[in-house]
Amino acid sequence: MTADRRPGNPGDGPRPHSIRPVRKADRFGRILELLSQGGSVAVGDLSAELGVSEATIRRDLRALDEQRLLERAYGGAVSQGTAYELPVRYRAGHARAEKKRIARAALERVGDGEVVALTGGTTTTEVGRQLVHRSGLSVVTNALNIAAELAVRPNLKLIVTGGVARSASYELVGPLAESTLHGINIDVAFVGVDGIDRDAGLTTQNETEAATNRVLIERSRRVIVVADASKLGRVVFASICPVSAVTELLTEADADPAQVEKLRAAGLTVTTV
Amino acid sequence: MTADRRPGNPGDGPRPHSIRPVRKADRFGRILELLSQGGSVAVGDLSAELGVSEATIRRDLRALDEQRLLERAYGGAVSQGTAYELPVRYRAGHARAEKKRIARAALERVGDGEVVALTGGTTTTEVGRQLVHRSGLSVVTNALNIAAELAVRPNLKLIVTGGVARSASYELVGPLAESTLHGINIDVAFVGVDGIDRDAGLTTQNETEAATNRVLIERSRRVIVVADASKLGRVVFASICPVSAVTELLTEADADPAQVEKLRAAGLTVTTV
DNA sequence: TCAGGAATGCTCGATTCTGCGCGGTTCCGG
DNA sequence: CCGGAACCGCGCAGAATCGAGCATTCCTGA
Repeated sequence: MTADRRPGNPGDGPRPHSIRPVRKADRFGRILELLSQGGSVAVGDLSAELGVSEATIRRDLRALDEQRLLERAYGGAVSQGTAYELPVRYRAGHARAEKKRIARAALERVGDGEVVALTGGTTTTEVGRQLVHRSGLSVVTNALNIAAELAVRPNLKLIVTGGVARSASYELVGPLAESTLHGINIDVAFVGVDGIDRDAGLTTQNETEAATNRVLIERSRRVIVVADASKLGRVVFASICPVSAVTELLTEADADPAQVEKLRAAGLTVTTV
Repeated sequence: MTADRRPGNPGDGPRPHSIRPVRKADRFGRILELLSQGGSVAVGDLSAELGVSEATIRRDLRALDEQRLLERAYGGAVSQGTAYELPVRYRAGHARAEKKRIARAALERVGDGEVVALTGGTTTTEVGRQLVHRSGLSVVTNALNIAAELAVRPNLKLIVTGGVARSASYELVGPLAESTLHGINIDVAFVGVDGIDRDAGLTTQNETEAATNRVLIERSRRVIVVADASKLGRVVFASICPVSAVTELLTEADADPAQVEKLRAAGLTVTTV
């Protein structure tokens, strides 16, 4: 099977066939992603999945092991830390057209010179990327990945909350984050959630994250939830706040009409883009 | 030959198709757009896509890398924040080996389970990279770049101070940062400075940064300054604290002996590596 | 019209990545 | 306890990629 070095097998990864990924740099991300999903990976499987020889996979695993990003095991590797829930990881590189549309709509809700807050999440990250096209804004965030992206932009003021970093979501949470937020007044907050439901309100996987997001919402005059269609009607572990605390919901055009109607009936403004 | 001012080659170029080359200003935007779609881009594909040579693409990528808008990788580039250290920075040049030696010496000054603080700076960033080889540590930092690198490490606890981000140095500073630090007790702080002098003490270019670093030092039981040889005897604008507040100075072996002697005479422990 | 600077393409030696084979090590069933 | 099979690390060689220097082309302003 040495001849077939193409990764494109029927039914394998969701490869956008427009641009070929950078071989080595991309493999590292894929390996870590697969690892966070399954908890362990095998050399043979990675070789088949990524279309490179097993020798190369071993070299990759050794490099990642030296960086303490995984732990080498006979025949493959196992995940290093114990904490893994949702591999939010960088797969946001998919920057789907939907999220971008939502982000652009979000931009229209921001007035000149306002103080904007962003929680963690792939959709809010996209909102952050769009914000760089505006000037004179202040951006408050507890998401490290958003902060890192916006730090280089001199045209907006970036305020980062303190706190303990959660490696799964890149969010800064905990009492330190909340006390930072207490000294801040926010005009409009864009909130990413794992679920929004008429009765259960906004929910997310982690209870500490929920508490921090709750404080952020309390400090904001307007609260806009950005969520793709899969989040509507969904309820997960930790409760953030009821929908009555939300000003508006921005979601995709192909969201379930029944769910949209339920939320509207509860008095929430729902906009689909 | 005034009539034939046609400099362009109508079609004799070695180009496969009649693609109009994309000029420089547009290329940057296109590259970043493709990067945001796929998470990574290859030099060869960009060359074909934009109708310019690979050499030009490499020059573009280097420029974008210097602006921190992407990260260069072998064979192409990946979007910022997703690189895993391995592609060694050539930006730091030869100085990196020196910084690495200092960082390794710094590692020996950290006990198991201690709370370590890092201010901003290239040397402290290198210390942060070395810290991942230890487990059970807590790391406090006000440097966004360090936080972003350590956020993916599950083997240590990362605490980020709040504050306003300075785009020049990636540091979080201001009253928010200082109030975050007031709730924290630090075992050992590694401090990067722009100058250290027997009489003027520790100095840095920005006064807000100096104030924040001063608070961080006050909260630390041990204070270790990490600085390359060029910083010794140097005095810049903003004062952080006197040398009496410092536990130890870690610097290069080829530091000016006269400066080292002056600092030692003032009672400071100076170690060269 | 002309000159100079910026941008681009090309060549070349050096570096990095990758696949393959070899010998040693680890795992597993009997 | 033992033998086969799978797995590992290492070194080598070919291929891909890189950075730098130089020639050519394009652009701008005097």
